[in-house]
Amino acid sequence: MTAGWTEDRVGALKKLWLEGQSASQIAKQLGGGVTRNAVIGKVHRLGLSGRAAPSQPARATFRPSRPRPAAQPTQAPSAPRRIEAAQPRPVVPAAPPPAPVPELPGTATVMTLGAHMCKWPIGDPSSAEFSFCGRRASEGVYCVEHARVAYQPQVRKAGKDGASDLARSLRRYI
DNA sequence: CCCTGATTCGC
DNA sequence: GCGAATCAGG
Repeated sequence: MTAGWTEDRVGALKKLWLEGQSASQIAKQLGGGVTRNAVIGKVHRLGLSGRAAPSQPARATFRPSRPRPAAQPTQAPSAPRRIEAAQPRPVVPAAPPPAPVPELPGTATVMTLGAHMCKWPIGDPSSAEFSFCGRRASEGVYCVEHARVAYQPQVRKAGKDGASDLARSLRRYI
């Protein structure tokens, strides 16, 4: 009996994931024979793939596809797969130096970025001009404005619940 | 070899 | 929708 993803478990998953827990850690805590693969799979289905603070920078690679050993029965031209990564992810500075809080966006550097400042990247990371938004982080590690962009879950179907259960459940855990 | 997340695809 | 298998990397 694979405990399906109940509201409870999904809520816990979101919470732990956004807290920065690794997939395997979350899988252990959820118990119920859930594997890290299951967690990751669910996370992706929920559209939470892009996290602000991954445990390790385990991302920067691209796999063209998966050449399984078994022959494949072909799959037609196949739908266009997304080739680009999700939203721009900030490089976690992990450096909380007590610095004056800039008011204007894009003025926080890796040196001045505080723990509760919006970590939305501004500009080219390889450029000397690179900076972070720096405004007060409210939703996760982003300010309200950028959180909306960063945490775009899915296109919800309007019509029924006006208040989207996702947004509601997220608020309860953040 | 441990770990990380990402992706594909059979179910 | 789910998650094992697989991949790619630290």
